[in-house]
Amino acid sequence: MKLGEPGVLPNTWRGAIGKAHQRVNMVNYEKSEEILKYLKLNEDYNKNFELIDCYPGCGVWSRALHKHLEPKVHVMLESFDNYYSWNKDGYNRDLSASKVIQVDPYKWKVYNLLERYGAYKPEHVPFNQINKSLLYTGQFTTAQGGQLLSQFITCIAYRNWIQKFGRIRMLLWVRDTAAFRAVATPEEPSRGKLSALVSLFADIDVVAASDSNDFKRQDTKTGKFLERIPALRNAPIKFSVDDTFMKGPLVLLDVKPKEQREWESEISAHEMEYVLRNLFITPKMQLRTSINTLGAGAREYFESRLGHLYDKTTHQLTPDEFVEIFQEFKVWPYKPEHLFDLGEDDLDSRTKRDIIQFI
Amino acid sequence: MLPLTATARSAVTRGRLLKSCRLFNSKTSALSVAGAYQTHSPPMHDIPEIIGDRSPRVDISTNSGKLVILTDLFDRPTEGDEEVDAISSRNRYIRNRNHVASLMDALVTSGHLKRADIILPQAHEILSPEEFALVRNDFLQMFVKKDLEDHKSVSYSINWLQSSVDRFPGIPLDSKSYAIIIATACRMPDLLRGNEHISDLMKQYKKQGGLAKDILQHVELFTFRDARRVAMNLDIDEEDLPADFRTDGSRSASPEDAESMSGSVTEALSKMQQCEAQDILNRLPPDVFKSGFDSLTPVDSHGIKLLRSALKGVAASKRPQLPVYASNPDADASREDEGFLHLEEQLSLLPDEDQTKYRDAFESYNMDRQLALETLALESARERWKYDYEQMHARGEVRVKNINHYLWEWHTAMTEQLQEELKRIDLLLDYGTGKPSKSKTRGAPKSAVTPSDRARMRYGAYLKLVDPAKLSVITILELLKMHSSGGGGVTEGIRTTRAVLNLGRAIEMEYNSEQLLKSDVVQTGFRATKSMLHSVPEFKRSLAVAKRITEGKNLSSWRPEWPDDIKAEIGSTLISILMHVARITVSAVDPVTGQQVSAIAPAFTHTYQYTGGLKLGVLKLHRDFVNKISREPASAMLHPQQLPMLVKPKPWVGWNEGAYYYSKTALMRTKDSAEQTAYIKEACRRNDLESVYEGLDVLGSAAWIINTRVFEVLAKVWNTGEEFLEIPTRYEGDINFPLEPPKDADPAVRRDWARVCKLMIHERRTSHSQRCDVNYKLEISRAFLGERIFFPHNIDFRGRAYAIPPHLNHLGNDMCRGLLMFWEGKPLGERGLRWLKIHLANVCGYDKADFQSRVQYADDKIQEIFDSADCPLDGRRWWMQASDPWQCLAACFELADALRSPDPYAFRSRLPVHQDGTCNGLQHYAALGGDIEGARQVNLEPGDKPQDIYTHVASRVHDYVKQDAENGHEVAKILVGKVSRKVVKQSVMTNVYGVTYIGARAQILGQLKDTKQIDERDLWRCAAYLTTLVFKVVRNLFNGAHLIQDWLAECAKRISKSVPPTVHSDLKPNSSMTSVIWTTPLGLPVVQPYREIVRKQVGTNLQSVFISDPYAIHPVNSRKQVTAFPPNFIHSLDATHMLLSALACGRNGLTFAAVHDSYWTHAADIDRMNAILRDAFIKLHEGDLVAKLKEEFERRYAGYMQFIEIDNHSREAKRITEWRKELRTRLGRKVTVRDEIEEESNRKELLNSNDPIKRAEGAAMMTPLSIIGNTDIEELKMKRVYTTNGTRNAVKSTENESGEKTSEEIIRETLGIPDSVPTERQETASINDNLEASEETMEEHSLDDEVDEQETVEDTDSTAIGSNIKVLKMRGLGIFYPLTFPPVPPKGAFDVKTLRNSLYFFS
DNA sequence: ATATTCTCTACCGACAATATCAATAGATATACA
DNA sequence: CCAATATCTATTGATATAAGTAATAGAGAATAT
Repeated sequence: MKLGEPGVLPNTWRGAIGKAHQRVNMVNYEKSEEILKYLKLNEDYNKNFELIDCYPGCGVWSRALHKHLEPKVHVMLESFDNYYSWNKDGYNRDLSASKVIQVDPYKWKVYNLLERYGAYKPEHVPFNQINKSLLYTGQFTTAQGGQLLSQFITCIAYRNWIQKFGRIRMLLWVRDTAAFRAVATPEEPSRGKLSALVSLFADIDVVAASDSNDFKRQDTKTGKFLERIPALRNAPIKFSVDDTFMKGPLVLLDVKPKEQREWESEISAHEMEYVLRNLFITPKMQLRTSINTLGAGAREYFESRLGHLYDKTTHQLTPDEFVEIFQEFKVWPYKPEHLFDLGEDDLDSRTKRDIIQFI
Repeated sequence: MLPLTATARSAVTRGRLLKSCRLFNSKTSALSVAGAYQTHSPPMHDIPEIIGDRSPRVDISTNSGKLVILTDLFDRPTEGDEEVDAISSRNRYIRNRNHVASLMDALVTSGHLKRADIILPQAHEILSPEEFALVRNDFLQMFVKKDLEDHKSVSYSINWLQSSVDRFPGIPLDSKSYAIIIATACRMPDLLRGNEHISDLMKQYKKQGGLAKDILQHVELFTFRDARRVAMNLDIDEEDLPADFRTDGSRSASPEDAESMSGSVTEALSKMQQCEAQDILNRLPPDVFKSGFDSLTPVDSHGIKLLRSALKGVAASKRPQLPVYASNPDADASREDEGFLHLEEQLSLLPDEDQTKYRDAFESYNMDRQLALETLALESARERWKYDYEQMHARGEVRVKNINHYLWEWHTAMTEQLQEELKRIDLLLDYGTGKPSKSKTRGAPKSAVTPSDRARMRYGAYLKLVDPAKLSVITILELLKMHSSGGGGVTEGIRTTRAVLNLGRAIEMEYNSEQLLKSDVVQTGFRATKSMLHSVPEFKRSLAVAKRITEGKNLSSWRPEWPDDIKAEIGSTLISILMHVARITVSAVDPVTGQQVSAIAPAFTHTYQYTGGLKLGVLKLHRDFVNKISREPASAMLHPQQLPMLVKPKPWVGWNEGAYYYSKTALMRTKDSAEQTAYIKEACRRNDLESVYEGLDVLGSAAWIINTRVFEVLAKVWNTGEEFLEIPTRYEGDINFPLEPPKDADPAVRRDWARVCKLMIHERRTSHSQRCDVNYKLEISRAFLGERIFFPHNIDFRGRAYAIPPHLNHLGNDMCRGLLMFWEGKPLGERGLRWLKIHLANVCGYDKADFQSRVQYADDKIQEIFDSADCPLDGRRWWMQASDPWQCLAACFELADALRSPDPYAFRSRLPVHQDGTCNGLQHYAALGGDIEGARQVNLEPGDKPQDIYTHVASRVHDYVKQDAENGHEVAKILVGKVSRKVVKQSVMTNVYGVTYIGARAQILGQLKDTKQIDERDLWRCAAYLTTLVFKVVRNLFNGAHLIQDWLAECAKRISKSVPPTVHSDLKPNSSMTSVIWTTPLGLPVVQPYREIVRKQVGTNLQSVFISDPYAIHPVNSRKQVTAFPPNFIHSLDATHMLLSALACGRNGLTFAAVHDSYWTHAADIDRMNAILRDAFIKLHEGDLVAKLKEEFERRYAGYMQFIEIDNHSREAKRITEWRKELRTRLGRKVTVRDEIEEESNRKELLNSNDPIKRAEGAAMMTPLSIIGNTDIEELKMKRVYTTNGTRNAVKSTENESGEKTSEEIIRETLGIPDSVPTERQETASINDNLEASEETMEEHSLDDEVDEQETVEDTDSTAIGSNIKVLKMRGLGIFYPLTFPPVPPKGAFDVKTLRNSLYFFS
């Protein structure tokens, strides 16, 4: 059974989908199996684990995953009506130990509730090993996918959200536009704050990606990163647009959180975010210059401590070097009184009052 | 040459002010957008005389044939672009005429002639021949001066001149070019060579066809003696000499005199001016104090002292101020502060002669001080810093530096650094180019010129125009000012863009002021000459010079505005230098050792913020310094530009002539819109704005004084540092943030924590800003205590008047208003006392009752009033509960004084008493529409007591609510009894401004929330429901107003989507260039500036900034044009009303001040003012303004084409479609808008031709218009089709979770968990718990209500007006059709004259 | 040419995103110690 | 002196950036089909 062909999913969906129409879905079952085989997931995850499966959408990936690994709990979170019933009462109705819940996995609160009500009950596993009792996957293929990816990575840094249970591996379907930011290494053109954070806290692999040739001829910009970014271009597994519903560029990322290192306990992720955010504003400037955005007098103060890095640009800094900077920043007596980014504060008086009351 | 403007001014005595101003005549420069305007002359509307027999006629007829219509605005940019392209130079940073002209000016003025010479060819290409001739002469003048200095000869100049003819073909040397060199040749030490040069040049000039006498016409260049010499040398007849150089027998100038005049006229005259100043100094005090005004002495006559003490500069006799305000100034100071006022009061006891003498002396004295204030304030600030610095060092207190100490350090360091910078710039400008350097590599040499050096070559010349020390002071003051006045939308710090541009602008202003001052020297010199050299011919000559220079100034020294990118570069350079040198000592706790450590840190930091994912550059001031600022008084941080004035502002005479004497101020605050500027200049040129000028002059001539007692109370309160009324607490130390949640806390928790923290920062920052603001206000008040001050005014683009000095003026908040009262006192009289009481009631918020009750109110509260007046802070503090507490306090003082004086009626009251329009916007609408019901609601119709529209709307809304509630409407039930005036007020008010349903609902929601009477979960529905009701009620009540509003909007829509008859560039189909323009009854052209903003990045020292090119004209933002037009039109009317009233008040001798729709005068004059303002309103509205507006539109947009859609099934539409196809094949390409319009204009041309063949040809021609022919266009137009129920939302919004169920519901359901709430809920104990809990309960509730809502909403159609009737829009065939306007809505029966008897119209 | 989606939501006083890179056009020196 | 070219620079236009979407509803403009 192959979805995406006319008739399998009613065409009327297109008009009725609303925002969900942006969601690109993997709908080739065989391809999904191929990917799963390549990942050799069954070595780590066999039956005795729980699967959180966001935006199953057409449900093909979910089905393949389920069949391949047979999780003891398979929670599908699907907010969109049609997709929801498609999975619940249709295509995936027969999956054992599965629940399709019509909630939006975009919302943090959902996870709290799911945990509270025991939809999944993962073990807490120490941070020296991957937590194999829980696997997280989802098709975050709307424009917000990038945001979610970014936040998921941040969650690894904080070890909060589902990452509080241990190092939870995540298989994330995202668009090329989201993927390419996450996979860059130092000195690569797309190196930025996100990829720096990724390289500090996770091992990330591009498992599969759309074939860039499918997007070449279009004059639109869609999918051009598939071509431009080597990591995507050289993905181990390629698939065609015809393998997707809503025909868009798609990338599967395999995110494995790194083990917890000693320095993590000293440094607040809040500080790391601050440092990264500010340094990456001028990625091509030498640290000598860019470090000044960290606060008044930063250059002079850090000269003696980080001077050996001053000739490097932010763009060139390696994870270890970032850690070095974090550590020095941590003990800087003159750091700014707060590290918040005050942008986007159109707080009107009402909200203000509410929050003030709350304090 | 135009006749002098402003000569026909009214009887307002301006004495010498006026005289001097006439010299500043406004001339539209030849370079402004050429005014190819059309003048039609429809019948004049005969407007009867306005107000009072003393009033000369004021023409308020809009359409009396004097519309300013500029049609060629759009041509220029196109041409300009082509020119720029033609230059094809790598140095293309010279982009436009403004740029090249200002750059030339800068280079020439700063003496970098070599560089200027390099730029000159580009100027030649970009500028018009006239412009270039001016620029070249400026260059020449400096060149020849240098030539003479360096070589004692002018031969280089002559060579240059010769070559110039070849270099710049098409631009012949004019008489001035020759005059410049000849005049200089006269000063060559080698007289013989000089004479040779002179005759050579003369010959050459004659060969060119010039007349010798033309050369001598440039009297400003020649001294008397030189002119004679030239004349003699060349055998010029006496008769051919300009009158100024003729010897007509009275010549008695000694050679010494003449000698003293040689050299630059300016220098000589400036010498004289000094003489005069000295003379004044010597002469003045005895004159002034003759009649025993000894108490004047402490404020000496040398303006600077006042300035210093005023700005807290050095007063040698005074000890440095403690860092707090002396809340009770010592007796001496107090006497000094009040000095002028007491004197003024006692003046009446003196003989007339002495009074006049005193007054003259006082004016003259203040004039001097005004000069000092405007020109020396920067030095004064610097002196103050220095003084503090030295004092601290003398006392050895250098451990804790105060602000001024730092500022002095920064200043000295910065000045030094700047000098380095300027040296480098000198080198670059003089040798940076044309010096080939060698290199081994192929290609261009790796020159030593770095990118930053290249930047220096761009902005360097500008930087050199102002003294480094001044640059530094301005930089510091400007940054501090911006820091305290909120950084432009950023919570912390200042937007870099704003900072660099403002600073650049400040430097430019300073330069312009200096230049102005230089030319003014000539004028003052003229005055001196007058008194000193009566019989000398030199005097006559100098008169001519002064006249020539001042008149010519506008022409010859076209001092073009510096381009924004230059401003940005200058600003950023200065800021980077300051950032580099400005350091402070900071201390902190080392997080490792726990020790207190301290270090030197930069005071300013450059960082970035992300807003919505976009970067935003921000400059931050170190928090330790910020704390200092909020602790110490603003003392020497006062920005000296645009302070209140000590003398009556210079009367307005031109678009940038008026207000301050020594700096240019724009009449209109334009929004970087070339169009606006062009129109205002043109209107000024045509003397259309006399009435506007005069109105503003009246506002500016209101003399004010600081209310000392209010000031004292305020100062006392301020010093406590505690919260008081709107003054927030003084915070110090770090913000006490809530504890950061544990690392593994939920992201939502973390987000909420961050929000709370950010909010606290925001709060802190806001209160700091507010305190700074109060600080500035206090400081200005303090500086001007006891002084007679004036607020010069200018207008916004709609004509509304604003006081120019920021911070403290009567348009400010309650506190500002409380601090100010009129300088002049007027005996109250019986009516005055009554009005005073009413005023008191008004400021207490008791303003909705009839007058008698308000008087009664004041009488009833008399004990409280006395108590407040006697012990404002230690008593019962009754005044603090007033709605305008500070003004209430002032009123208490005044009333108490009056009542306690022996004869209250004779009490000279200074308190301004207000008369406010009751919902002024609606008043105008009602008058426009002749809307009887509306007129009654806003007190246009006489009544026993004031109508309060807000209360009325509230009660009508409430009626509906009750009715609906009875019918079982659930939401209505909730709201019964809760619809207060306050809830609806804002929305009713903003309705005039075209608030949308969404906006109004948000307002009502906020108000409802404030009442706290309504459950959170119901708020939204209630607000939505109420909003529809309010809209309904308001629309019913002011139906006439809304018809007009709609009509205005429709006109704006058509205009903003229309295209002019001649389209010069291919437009994108949907972009039009036409903005809505109209003329107010006073002749002010109003141009709506809303256009698409196009900004570019410009690199600067700090960062790249994003700025727009103000000279580019972009497509209009038609949406904004439409939505803003109705309110803007109404505001242009209320502005007119105000200015008319001001005019009349001025002419009737009343002191008049206004805050848009609140008119102020002395209590005693309120009755007269009331009559005047009513008359003015009647006169304004007597004609049918809407009809006139339509007429104007029809004339202004005659020939414009509008884009309309016609029914595409019509016969005409089909034919047009075919015609277009045809045209397409004919042209062989796509048909553009331009093609079609060209076709049409071709047809018109043919039709209008005299040649019958052509006419026939035209008649035979087919265009869409000919196809439509006489068919009624209204018939063809697409009709709006109304259908019930839009299908639009039916499909939408399925992405949401099904129904309104909460996530929790769904999860429980899906997981099959029973509804019983599990007990393990407390597991996440953190700050989040509360939040989450409340969120959940909210959702549960909304779930409960859901069923009800669906039912009720469905079947209550009584309120849902039109909500399920949707306009179904169908696309028609778009064609261009001559722009027409809909018929004006019929006018109602209300006669505006009846308001003459309406007591509460303004009250 | 028609349908869908995107945007914006009250006026004025009081305008503002930035870093980096690729492509391109224009200028200028080149062959010596 | 010229021509050709290599190299350098300024200018312009494109693109990415951060990271909760708390809600509401209707018109008009922009963009996609």
